[in-house]
Amino acid sequence: MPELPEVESARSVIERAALGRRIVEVDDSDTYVCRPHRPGEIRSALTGRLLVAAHRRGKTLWCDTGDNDTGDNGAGDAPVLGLHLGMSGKIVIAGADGSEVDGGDYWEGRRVKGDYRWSRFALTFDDGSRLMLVDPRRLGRIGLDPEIDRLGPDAATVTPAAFRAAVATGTVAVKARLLDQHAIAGIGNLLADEILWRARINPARPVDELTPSEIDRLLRATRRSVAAALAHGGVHTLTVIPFRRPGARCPRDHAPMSRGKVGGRTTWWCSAEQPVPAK
DNA sequence: AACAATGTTCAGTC
DNA sequence: GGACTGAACATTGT
Repeated sequence: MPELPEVESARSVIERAALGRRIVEVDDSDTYVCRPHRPGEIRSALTGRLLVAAHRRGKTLWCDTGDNDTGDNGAGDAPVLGLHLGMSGKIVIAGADGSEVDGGDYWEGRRVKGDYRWSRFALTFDDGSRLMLVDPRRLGRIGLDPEIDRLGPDAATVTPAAFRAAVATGTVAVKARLLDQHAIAGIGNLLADEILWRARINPARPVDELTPSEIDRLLRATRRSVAAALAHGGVHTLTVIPFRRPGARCPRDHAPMSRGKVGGRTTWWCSAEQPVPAK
């Protein structure tokens, strides 16, 4: 589910429904999701504190914590809670009575409201409300003090210079580079297909063979795709995503959609508009 | 029933 | 070091 737009939705859920209350209980018992922390480590660090801010870079979320009594507002050595939604994670806030207060507007998908069977991590606040990571596949990750510096610039705000620098090194396939979170942060498998389709560039093209004008198209397509997904409710609302299926035809020119594997992920592209260049 | 799935990391190879 | 592959994680939907 989550790529940059969905993670931004999760960030906003935390911001509007979980800041400013005291943490009275922490369930960090899932040793896989909370790795490499030992059970109780995250609980010890967070119990008694407040979430004071929710941030995002790429697909990584983190919350600053503070303490009303000491006036510590998340500066200095205050513990920072890192959250990653993995492939199937979702941030959900439940009220004191267990009813779902906020699960975000994006990717409601198949999940039924109030279904917390797959809660893998939870904070309980002093008013009885809870913040949960609901994650059936358990590929999400929770930890203290995440290393956000290792991520590339956020795809929603990357500058043209930084984008060109990130794309134009090495020889990897352009889609693999778009998916590289250390190069540019936030683009996932679906967003990458949409961006390359909009830019009319074959996903397998080596980055060192892209012309300056192609890199410009790629940048414009990235900005527009990310902005559209943020504005319209997630990556599923993008144009070419519904046509990533057998037998589909390109919504622009009706040529057959092709399928392959690039960067280790299933990749769809327009057979006519995104040709593999003849060598 | 087999297969793929919006992600990341690690081990192994060339 | 860079690029590539496969495995691992656990469950669901087609």
